Amino acid sequence: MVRVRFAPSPTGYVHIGSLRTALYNFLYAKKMNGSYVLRIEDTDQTRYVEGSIENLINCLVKTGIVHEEGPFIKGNDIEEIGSFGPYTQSKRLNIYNEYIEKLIEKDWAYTCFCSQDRLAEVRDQQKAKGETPKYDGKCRQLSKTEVEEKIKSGDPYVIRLKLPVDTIISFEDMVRGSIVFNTNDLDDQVLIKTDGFPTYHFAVVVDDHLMGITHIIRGEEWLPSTPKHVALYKAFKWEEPKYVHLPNILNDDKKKLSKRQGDVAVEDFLKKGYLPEALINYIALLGWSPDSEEEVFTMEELIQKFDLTRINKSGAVFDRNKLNWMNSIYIKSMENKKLVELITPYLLDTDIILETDFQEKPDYIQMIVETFKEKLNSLSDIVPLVNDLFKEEINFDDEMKEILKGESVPELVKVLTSEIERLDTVTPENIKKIFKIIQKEHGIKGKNLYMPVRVITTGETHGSDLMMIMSILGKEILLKRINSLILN
RNA sequence: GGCCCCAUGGUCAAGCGGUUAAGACACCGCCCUUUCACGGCGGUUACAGGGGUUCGAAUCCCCUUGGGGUCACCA
Repeated sequence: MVRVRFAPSPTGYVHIGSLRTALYNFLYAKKMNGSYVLRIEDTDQTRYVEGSIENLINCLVKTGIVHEEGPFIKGNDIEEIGSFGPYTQSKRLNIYNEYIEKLIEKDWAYTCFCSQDRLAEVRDQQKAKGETPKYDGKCRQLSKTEVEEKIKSGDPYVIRLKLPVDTIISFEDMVRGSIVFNTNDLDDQVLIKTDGFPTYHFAVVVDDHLMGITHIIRGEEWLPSTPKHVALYKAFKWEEPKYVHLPNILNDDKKKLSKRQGDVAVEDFLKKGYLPEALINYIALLGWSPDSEEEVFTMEELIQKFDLTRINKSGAVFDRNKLNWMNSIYIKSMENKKLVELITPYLLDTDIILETDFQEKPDYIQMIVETFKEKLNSLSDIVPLVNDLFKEEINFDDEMKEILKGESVPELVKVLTSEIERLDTVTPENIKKIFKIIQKEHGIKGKNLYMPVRVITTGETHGSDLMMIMSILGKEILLKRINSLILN
């Protein structure tokens, strides 16, 4: 029975890389008919951000990566479900205490009284000498009675992992193969901090074991600390899980994707109008590829196709371009009614659409969405598209001025004005009729017709379907723009 | 700097000893559309370098170079 977990710490927003880690865990669990667990790693109290657990769960649920064990949102509370709980590390302190005792008994851990100041000093000296900073092992030799006395007198202390000297520790990574370390290059990691909380390294091993986790799928930044975890499994004589270290997601500069260089928060992408399905689809393909050539997949299809052995080893640059393309595919294939629903908040962000328009002129809204649908990379793209259409000032560049100098333009303007004036409301149909009249009765057609009209009515040489655009603008604005041309 | 990981076009990537080295995004053309777009067709661009192993290396091994990660009482 496969059991995997996604174990984030509640320190704020959800990083796009975290989302991919969660996704791969989820896909693998579903593929194998196993369990996908959410665990909250909140052992650093100082980094806790209010509300981040709720935000985290919401993000996962929105993107369809839903766990079956762990914390869930119920009303205004968080409720844990599952028989391996608690799923929040700060609620498991007694468990860690119990296991650290065992470790000390086995002589795989020791109490250390070194102050942070001394540690910093040692580090600085080592760095100055060009050595790798590492705990010097001062407290390794402390006798049991010395330790007891110091504790009794109230000295603050931590518990450190007692790594064997000059020993090879190796493990198999499912995507990278055999990985070998020497303990001489490793530090005696702190396992329990002065505040009595475990560090990640200790809690992760205890919890993964107790929760029956079979596969650890996580980012490759954990690779260097994995031998410490392996040492703990050995110390406890526990069965080791399988390791799967995922390649990093990179910025354009090939460095780990970070907040400094644009959006990395899942909630930001969602806010900008990237559809959860598109985001998931794109991200699934960053570091993994199916054995077929298609690229557009539903979650269900991803589950079917997912395969740990096809995960890539090298880092992948997050390509905003391709995400845009992927998102546009999903937007175009969405039915209009659904799209109108999703895009409503963005339409309200424009300068011209009001709350009441949705009841009073649904067809008009529908027409706007239909017209711009094919031009959207994200839902928020509709805002500038609509605003630009209704811009106050129309300025012509040289190309447009050239077009307006056309021989038939004066006649075209005249007919256009009188025909539009005659209309009650402007619709694509009656604009088409007007164009027919102009073509048949005045012999103005093709580019000589469409280009000047587009330039006059929109101040652009490119854009969406002209008849739709004109209908969206409406009689009043059309005439105003045509008239202002005549005045000039 | 020590340790670890990685290396196919600008980007994502297929390839797992014998291929004209796929495909997608982006870019550039052309076609379609009496406007615009969608769409269709086509094109430019890659095995980091050097040694081996082999009849034969993008594929296996070594070295170099380059990039990344990590070295906390953070995860």
